[in-house]
Parts: sequence; structure tokens; C-alpha cells
Amino acid sequence: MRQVDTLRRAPLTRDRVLRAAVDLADGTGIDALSMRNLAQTLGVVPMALYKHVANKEELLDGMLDVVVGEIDPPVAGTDWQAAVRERILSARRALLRHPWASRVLETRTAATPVVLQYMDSMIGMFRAGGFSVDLTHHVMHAMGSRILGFSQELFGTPPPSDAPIDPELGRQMAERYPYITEITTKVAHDDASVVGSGCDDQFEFEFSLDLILDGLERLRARGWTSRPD
Amino acid sequence: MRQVDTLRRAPLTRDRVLRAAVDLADGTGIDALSMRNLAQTLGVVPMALYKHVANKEELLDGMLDVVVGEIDPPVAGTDWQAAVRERILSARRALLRHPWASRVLETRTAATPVVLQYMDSMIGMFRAGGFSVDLTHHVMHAMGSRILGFSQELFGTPPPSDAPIDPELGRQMAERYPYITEITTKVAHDDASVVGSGCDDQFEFEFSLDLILDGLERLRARGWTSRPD
DNA sequence: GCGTGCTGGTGTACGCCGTACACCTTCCGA
DNA sequence: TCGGAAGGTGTACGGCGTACACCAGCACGC
Repeated sequence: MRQVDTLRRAPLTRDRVLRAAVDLADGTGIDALSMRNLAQTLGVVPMALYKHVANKEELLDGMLDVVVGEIDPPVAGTDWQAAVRERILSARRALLRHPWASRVLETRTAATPVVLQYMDSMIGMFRAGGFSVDLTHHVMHAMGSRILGFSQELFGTPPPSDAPIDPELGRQMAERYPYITEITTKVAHDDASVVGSGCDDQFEFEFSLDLILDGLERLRARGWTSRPD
Repeated sequence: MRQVDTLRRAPLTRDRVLRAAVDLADGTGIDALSMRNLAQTLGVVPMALYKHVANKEELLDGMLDVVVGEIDPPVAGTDWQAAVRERILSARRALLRHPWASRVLETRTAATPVVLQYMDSMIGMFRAGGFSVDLTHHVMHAMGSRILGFSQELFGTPPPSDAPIDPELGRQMAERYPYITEITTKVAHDDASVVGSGCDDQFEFEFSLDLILDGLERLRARGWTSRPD
């Protein structure tokens, strides 16, 4: 009986653990990912996981490595701006496939080798595009999390609420926050098909990505060195 | 005896709870802020807190309101760019006084009235500066968390490590991540006084803030309406 | 053939956490 | 004087991450 059980299931490996964790987070959300929970989906006792990952932090690191591993390599043969743009949009697609990833990423305190590798190749794209070492340095800071394909939206999608819409409350909103109201009504009017936040996230992402990339190209062309004034 | 105790300590109020929570987070870090812990510093039993805040999420919301309340109001009488710049730097100063705030902010799913008020006035500054409604909308997305004075640095300050520096490991780094090494050695060389990450966070913040603001001014002056092309 | 030691899964237990719920004061207004 | 609200208490529950001791099975040198 024991033997059957043992034989039936494939032996745990670090890789199996990570993949199962990614799947679990994809399916039921990152909040539902606990060591106990993950162990259960693998048909194993919680402590068994610790033979393959040191602790939960390392588990999360490994999960992010899986996600970052899905990002396409750089495309060759175009100008730096198009190449960087395309790569970042690839990163974005990877992150969108795993909605928990950006939130987890924000909690990391150190980069794994996989992430360092990605960063390094990203820096290489700027250097190859004619950016000086120190401009590239500031560029990486300016790109921030966008380099990994997400911009932390303050107050992401609110949890679905079944509260009835109170017209009185809407009036108070309009009174207290006139500018917010101005924008939200305009957006709602322009895009009647909208149900969620009313914003086209992809457009917003590309808008600000291009804003930054264009700014950087101008600095590069101008031969920016230090504080220009 | 009981009476003495009761009389001695000031009665709890929502305000006292929030201030104590902010102080505690400032002093010992956000991870050390638990309901039990907070209650103890207030000389009260954990459940007492729940008479003043609904739950921990609401406590965190309230703490952020305290921080946002410290941001200076807009300065009048300058061009939009200087005004926005100054206000954002004020927000940054507030956030720097409470290092936990940006991390907590990232976990919020809805804005409180205090935050909405801040956002609204910020939007107003762009509108007053001559931005159209829909450009302003995209502007707010492009600014992202920068509007509140922080840019989420991927992999913020690493926890202090007392591990001895392994020269062999450094050589491997240089081999595996040539571009990262190029930058870090240059930064370390330029700024010999540095001990931490080697980056002047304030400079990096202003660099990318100005990059964005300059880009926005150009869009505004050009009369940007929709996808330019 | 047989100890021996390693790899990986198990079971129990600890100390945290947020918070539901029932209780008991205290005090104020009718 | 009394009723009830407001605010502090005590106990308890279910969850979490994980330390630690244990044990099954296998590979290998003798």
C-alpha cells in the first residue's frame, strides 16, 4: 500500500515544486499560496517542501525565475529603441500571464541570478545603442519596474463590489473631487464598452513607455553626460 | 487600583491609535507592526483596537492618511512644471520620513478620501497648466507612484550582510554580468564616499521625474490629442 | 552479503498572526 | 433611577511558517 503510493507519484524536485507553485498562484491567487496548501496539491506533507526550497522566500524567488524565464531574448537587427520596446512588451506579456508576479516582485530584496542575467542583457541593449555607461546607469533607474514589464499602478483593480450604486454618493464625489470626476466621466463617455476601471492598461503602459524611451533617445542624441542644466 | 489605571492613561481614540501605529512602524519597521504589538505599546489588550479601527487593513489605510497629510499644499504662482515638481518632492520627503509607507501603499486596493483629495488637487495642477482632460488622464498613469513621491526601485536596499567579500565571487560576477559590473565599478569609482548601494537616490528620482515632466511639457506644447503618429 | 550513510518524506510541536464573540465596566441622558 | 451605548477585557479558533527528531529506501565499499 505504502509502496503503491510512493511509486505512483513522481518524486518531488525543486522544479516540480516551483511549477506547481506557479500553477497554484495562477489558478487561485497568490494569497492562497501557502506551504501547507502547495504541499497538499503535490500530495505531500508540508515539511517535504523544505527539502527542495530553503523557505518560502526562496520559493517565491524561484517562482519569479520561472516567469522571467518566459521573457523572449532580445531581437537583433533593429535600433535600440525598437529592440528595447519589444523586449519590454514581451516581459509585460509574461507578467500578464502571471498576475501575482508583479506584486511578488515588489517584495524582493535581492535579485536572483536569473533576474540579474535579464538585467544585464537589458543594460547591454542600451550600451549597444550608444548610451554611455553613466547615462545607462540613470536609464536603468528611470525605467524602474517598467524594465520588467509593469508599472505599479497605484490602487490596481478594485475587488468586485456588489454594493448598489448610490447616486447621492456620486454627487458628493463630483463635488469633492471635481477633477477626478472630469476625467472619469470623459473616459466613460469615450469608451462606452468599458466595464472595469475604464482604462486601457496596455495603451497606458505603452504611452508612458514611449514617453520615457523618447526622452532617453533625446538625451542620448544630445550627448548627455552629467547634470545638463 | 483599577480606577487608577483607567484614569492614568488617556482614553484610546482612533487618532491616538493611528499615531502610535505610525510611530511604531517608523521605529521598529512595518514587519514588527502587529495588532498585538501595537496594543502593547498603548498599554491595552489587542481587541481594544478593534473599537477604533475595523481591522488591520483599515489601520494601514489610516496610517497612510497620516503620511499623506504631511504633504505640503501646492505652491501658487509658478508654471505647472515647477509647481508639480515641488509638490512631488514634498511628497517624497514625507515618504522618506516613513520608509514603510511606500511598501504599504503598494498593497492598497482602494484610495481613501484623503488620498483621493491629494490626487484630485494634483490633477488640478495639470489642468491649470493647460493640459487637456484626456492628456491629463494619461499623464496620471504615466506618473504612477511617482505622483506620491516614490519610484518603486526593484530590489531596494539589501539587508546588511556581514558575509566576507569573496574575490572569486566578484570575478564570477564580472564574467557573468559584464554590463552590470561595468556600471557598478564606474559608480563606485566616481563616488568613493559611498557605502550603501552606491546610488544617489535623490538624484535618480529627480532625473527620471524631470525626464517625464519634460516629455509631458513637450506633448502639451505640441497640442497632443490622441495617438500622435 | 552487509553494515553505513545519504537523500527525501513524515509527524509533532511551537510561537506567531488576525480577529470572532461573549463579557463586564463606566457613564450619560431620559 | 434605570437603560443602554461606548469602550476595554479574556478566551478561543484557525491559519501561518518552520525547527527538530524521526524513519524508509537506496547506493556503495568492504
